[in-house]
Amino acid sequence: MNTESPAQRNTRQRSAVSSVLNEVEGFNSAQDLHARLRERGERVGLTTVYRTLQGLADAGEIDVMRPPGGEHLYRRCSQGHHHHLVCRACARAVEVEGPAVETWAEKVAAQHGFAEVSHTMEIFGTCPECAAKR
Amino acid sequence: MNTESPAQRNTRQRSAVSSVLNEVEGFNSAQDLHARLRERGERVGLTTVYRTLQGLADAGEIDVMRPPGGEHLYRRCSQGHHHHLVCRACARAVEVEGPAVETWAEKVAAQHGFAEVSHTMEIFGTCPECAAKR
DNA sequence: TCCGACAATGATAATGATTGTCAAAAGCGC
DNA sequence: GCGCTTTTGACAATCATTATCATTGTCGGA
Repeated sequence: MNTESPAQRNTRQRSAVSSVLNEVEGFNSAQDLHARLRERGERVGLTTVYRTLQGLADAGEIDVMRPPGGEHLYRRCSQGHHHHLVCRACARAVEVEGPAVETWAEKVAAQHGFAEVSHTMEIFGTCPECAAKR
Repeated sequence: MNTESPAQRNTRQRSAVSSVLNEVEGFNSAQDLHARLRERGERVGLTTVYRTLQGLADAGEIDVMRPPGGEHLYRRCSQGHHHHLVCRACARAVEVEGPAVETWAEKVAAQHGFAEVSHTMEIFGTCPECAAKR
């Protein structure tokens, strides 16, 4: 058993999914991405889209957000760890960084003896545009 | 139109749900709580449990967590806003406070002009006990 | 105390995203 | 090119949550 990942094959579908993720902006649901692929003429099964996204998420290549709405949203993000400021109304998302938060999370976890720490954080609000509309 | 909540009625079911929440520890799913109510002999419909929990959550009286597992978990928490440090393996949860995080979240949101800000944060890790078992 | 309006309940069906299944179809090392 | 293995994908299954809607229980006023 080795720590490499030799059993990873390059397939048309996998790069297709990866490719759409590069083109779209913001967060998209799995079903959304699947629809986009079909429009492009790429034949990819919905099941595969789910699997691929899950894989990418595990590998840390994409970000997953679980909004109160229900569906999981995926997005190709800048490499570094960061968080999101999401508009409740229009779903526009802004990437924000918070070194302080990272440090804090790790410190707190350490205090309690927790290891392999990760964390998720989403900030919800109403963006200026949507606030103005009301 | 007033800011009071006059159209809120006290029902047996509502206090039953509230009561179980006081007795249990840690997070429980809606279905879990429903099962507990039945054991106690309280006849409360599953639908009502969901509705009541939602109401309490909206009112800020209970906390909702959405772990990657799928179900929503509810818990009566200390009043103040706080976050959770959850063990990946045994689901043990520790309440933690982070004034710095609150401030940071609001600051960031304000910088982008966002209003009515709220946020969610969960820290996941492996607690000392579970880490030792492996 | 009684009454009537209306919120609340709850059994059941519906929803809908995600996961499981498994035979068929590609990749990759040789 | 060959064969072993992973991957794919159509479809069924799962399962928490929500919608429906007729019935029931509350509560404020008469």
